[in-house]
Amino acid sequence: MNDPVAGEEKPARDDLVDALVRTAHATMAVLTRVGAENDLSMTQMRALAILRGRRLRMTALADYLGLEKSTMTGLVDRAERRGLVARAPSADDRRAVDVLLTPAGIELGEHVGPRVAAELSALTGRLTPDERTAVRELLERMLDGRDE
Amino acid sequence: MNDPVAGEEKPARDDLVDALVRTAHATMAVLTRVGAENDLSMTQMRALAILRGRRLRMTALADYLGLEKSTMTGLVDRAERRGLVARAPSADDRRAVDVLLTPAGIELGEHVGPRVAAELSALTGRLTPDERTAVRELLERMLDGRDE
DNA sequence: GGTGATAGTACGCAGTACCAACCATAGTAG
DNA sequence: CTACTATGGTTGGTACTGCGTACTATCACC
Repeated sequence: MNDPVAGEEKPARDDLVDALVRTAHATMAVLTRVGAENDLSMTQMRALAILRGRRLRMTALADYLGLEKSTMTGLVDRAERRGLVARAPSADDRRAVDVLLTPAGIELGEHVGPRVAAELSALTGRLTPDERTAVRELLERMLDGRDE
Repeated sequence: MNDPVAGEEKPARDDLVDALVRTAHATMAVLTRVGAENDLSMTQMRALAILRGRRLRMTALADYLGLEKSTMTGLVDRAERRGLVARAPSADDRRAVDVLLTPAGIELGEHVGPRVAAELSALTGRLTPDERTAVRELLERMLDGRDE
């Protein structure tokens, strides 16, 4: 990665949409960078976060990630090869496979989380506590309004 | 992409960081989806946006995108093959290659932009005009605080 | 006019993600 | 209890992304 935070086009277009897209890019750049420092792709990081404290079937994990189940096979394969997750047969369905974090996976997840938070503070640190609360609430309102 | 808006982990962690990451994912999901509808990856979409109205060298474009120049070759190759951009020799440096949008590229860019805005309105639509202004300003303050 | 820097490209590698096809098991109908 | 259909995962093939390491052509300078 060259300069992960580069690439701001359309300097001063009107809308909220623009701010949203630029924020998303900046945030993703941070995630990508922190991930790369730990040899994790963003998808892998998400999977680690999602698997925190639970055990999910391949399909369920695919749904959370918004990916095809066929994509999961490779993703879990690689993570398993690295010792971050493990596959286990599901109790109630012999076709199904559960995925769960190994101790190494848990540890890495617990290392990466705070790193992301710390790096993102570089962005959020410019705001006052009140403003931080305000953005958070507004963003959450936006997110909650989604799925109809 | 299956369900581009899925994947919300850590339901109610404390921080702004969380809201930021979730917003980024949701936004990126929209971008990815709209891009896919037009056979554009997110990187290609960004490139189209960056090239709007200007003509950039490979290296300059790489810097904007935060990518290695070796990555650009393939990216521009594919876009060129699709007739979206063209390469042209640079006026003042015979080593350099300028990249610019073709009419088709311009047209596609002008089609995709509004589509993105429309789709993202599904997110922002939940806010009142005042709130929209507030988030925009706060996000912009965060973004401006970056590069030291 | 030689030397080191810079602009792009070529090539090989690994990862991501898709689709279509495929087994195995489940669930349901008859 | 068999037959049919649906579901869970994997396999194999394709395309794209992005990196690092060469390599060529040009530039800039002294």
